[in-house]
Amino acid sequence: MDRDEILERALTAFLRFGYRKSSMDAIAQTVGLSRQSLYNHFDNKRELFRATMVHAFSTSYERAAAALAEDSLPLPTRLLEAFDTWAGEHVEALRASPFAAEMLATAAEEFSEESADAHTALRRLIAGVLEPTHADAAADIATTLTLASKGLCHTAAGRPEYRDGLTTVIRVVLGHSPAGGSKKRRKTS
Amino acid sequence: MDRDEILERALTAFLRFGYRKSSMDAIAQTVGLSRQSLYNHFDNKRELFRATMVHAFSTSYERAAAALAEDSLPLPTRLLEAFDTWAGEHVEALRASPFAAEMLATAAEEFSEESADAHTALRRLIAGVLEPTHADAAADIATTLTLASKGLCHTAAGRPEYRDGLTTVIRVVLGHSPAGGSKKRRKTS
DNA sequence: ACTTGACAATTTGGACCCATGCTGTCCAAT
DNA sequence: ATTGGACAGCATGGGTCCAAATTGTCAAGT
Repeated sequence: MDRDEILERALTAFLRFGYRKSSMDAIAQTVGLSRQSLYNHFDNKRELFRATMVHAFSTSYERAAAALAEDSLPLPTRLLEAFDTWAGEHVEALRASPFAAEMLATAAEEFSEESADAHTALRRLIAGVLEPTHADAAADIATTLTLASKGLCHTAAGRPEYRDGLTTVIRVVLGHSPAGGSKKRRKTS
Repeated sequence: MDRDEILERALTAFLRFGYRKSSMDAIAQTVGLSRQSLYNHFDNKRELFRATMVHAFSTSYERAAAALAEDSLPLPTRLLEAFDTWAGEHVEALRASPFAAEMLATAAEEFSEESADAHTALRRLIAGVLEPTHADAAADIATTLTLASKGLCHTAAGRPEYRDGLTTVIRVVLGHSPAGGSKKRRKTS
């Protein structure tokens, strides 16, 4: 079985029951392999988890990059989709299973370095896209966007709310973009 | 003894040992009253905690409002100081005591309504200040600022980093403000 | 490559008891 | 208004014990 495929299915297993409460037996069953085959591919549970997280970060990054590369779409839309594939699904996962929070927390404190690297990679990616149109403010705008996204992860009740909030943020930071979704609803609270 | 004074001292007690591990006895000792006097003022521990949090939110709000009202200072500076008094001290408290995190978490899940109210109050306050200079984008800018601030609370390692990040965000969302701290260092990562 | 079955060592979960500490309330006293 | 003492009821944490689960490894079989 393909390594990437294993890691993708392992992710769903970890998302269901978190890190601690996912036994290698249950993971193997979810993946569709025997427990020993898992040990054949990965030295131990911790290593499997790390590889799973790194792979998840990597694919999220690639999908975000793909969303940003859709030249036919306007920049705000591309940014929204990029962040949605990056973190929007996490927001949804947290609602789906209480153990997902444990998984993310474990990943954050166990592999904080890899996690931080992934975030800075995304920030640079965003900055690179912004470079042509927003000159030297690109890095600052990218920083603001990622910070607001993180804030939304702790605020939004669900994915629609995440996307809605992010739409507002993007509209603000891009500085009065003319051709945007001006019809979008906004908070009047 | 004055009610406000009790609540202020109770806050320091809660900040030291969190909610659960702060006994009414210890709180009374910190406040400078007997345990029974505390029960005279507040029905139970939960009520005392709620009042303490509400009071803390209230004073933070007032200080933020005061910072925003300093007409002599430029807008970016006023915003920075407002957010610093609002959340910057929380960031510092989290470094000072591990129990402070427990306190904030308890407050957030126990009195989520009051907490949300306080946040929307701050957002409206910010929006009101932005109204004259930034027309109808004021509400959106305020939303973006509060979201980025929350993101920084989960990202920044300390108060200086919080202020630094917020400076960047403010510069971005205010849309190329001419008279700002252009000499401030920025992330080149 | 993958599987099955088995293995020792370690971790974990639950059950239970017991001492301690805490809450919330009373009252007499100041 | 505030205090100290005293109280029942309840939650909490430590402690031990034991059964079950889990990890990581091995050998033999497809």
